[in-house]
Amino acid sequence: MPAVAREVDRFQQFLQQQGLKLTSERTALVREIFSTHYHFEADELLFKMKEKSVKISRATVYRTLELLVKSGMVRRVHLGEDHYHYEHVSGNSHHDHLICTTCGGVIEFHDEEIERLQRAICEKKKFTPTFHNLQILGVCESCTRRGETPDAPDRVKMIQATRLRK
Amino acid sequence: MPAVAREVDRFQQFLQQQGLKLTSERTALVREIFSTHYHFEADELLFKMKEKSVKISRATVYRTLELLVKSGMVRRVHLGEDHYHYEHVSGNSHHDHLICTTCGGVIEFHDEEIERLQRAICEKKKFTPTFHNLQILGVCESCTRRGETPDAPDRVKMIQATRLRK
DNA sequence: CCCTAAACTGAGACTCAGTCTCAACTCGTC
DNA sequence: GACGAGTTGAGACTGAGTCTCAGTTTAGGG
Repeated sequence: MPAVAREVDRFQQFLQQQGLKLTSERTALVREIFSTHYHFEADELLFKMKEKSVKISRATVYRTLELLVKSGMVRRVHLGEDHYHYEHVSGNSHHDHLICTTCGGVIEFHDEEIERLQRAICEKKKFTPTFHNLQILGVCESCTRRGETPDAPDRVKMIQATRLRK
Repeated sequence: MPAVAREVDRFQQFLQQQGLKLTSERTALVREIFSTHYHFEADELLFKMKEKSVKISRATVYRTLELLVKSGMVRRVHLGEDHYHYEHVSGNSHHDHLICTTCGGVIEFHDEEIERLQRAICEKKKFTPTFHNLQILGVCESCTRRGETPDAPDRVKMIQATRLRK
């Protein structure tokens, strides 16, 4: 899997620059993150590693995520109304999110015109932007078709059931 | 202060509709919220009530905030990268936020063109939006002038020092 | 190839926002 | 004024995330 190896390399380079070390734990985490797609939570990651019998502590997971965020390889996002989610930033550049409050699904989008207007506003307010975050909450196409009402807790419960602490 | 009284009234009406009761605690909280401006945290509110020697428990503060959110009088927002913040929705309609990562200041803005583009995207993706949330993080004008670098922890520490638990 | 300093790790204690429980206490309606 | 539904406070609890510290690993100079 050359794509994943390239990411490990990228991280390695970042670490070296900072005088930090590439450990087996960090490698394993980067591999896991970049071989799955889209968004994940810290606890999910912890759980997956445990599933694979790779022993990595909660602290290390959080520490590694912090480093990945610093390196720009991973982004921290608020999806919906909860704790943090993370998403990896491989080739795929900036995008924003449509979040379905029924099924929890996430649709990414990018609109250069919106970006441009945001820059214009910052200029007008003499504000120097470093990052932004646009989420639109609502109901996705397939949930609308199934006549779902917003706020179905099913998926949330499912996720919680698979979560394993300690 | 007729404006605040009007808000209490509005809440009263909402409660009645739901078969709920207006208590002295709820009145006190609504008064506090609508007499201060802009954004606040749940703990801040708790602390302010304690300062005024109005005895209201943590649980009641959270419960009342939930009701206010349901009634549409208060909105829950993510400002920066932390826990929840709340803002009241009196006359002032929807807006988004520029958040200064140096001083913690918040500038509100509204741009109808951005709103329109968002609706267009939802339509294209057949997504039914219910709410959205746009934050732009960066450095505000006065912090830029003071040559501040992002991420000054001063204000955060200050807030934490004034916070009082239990 | 080995040594060493600096960096890293895991276990678990800790924090902090937010939720839950339950007995005691209102509110508002009859 | 009495009653039942709704509300409250105290404090236990939860869950995400952070911190600590003793023991372990890495990298790179010799």
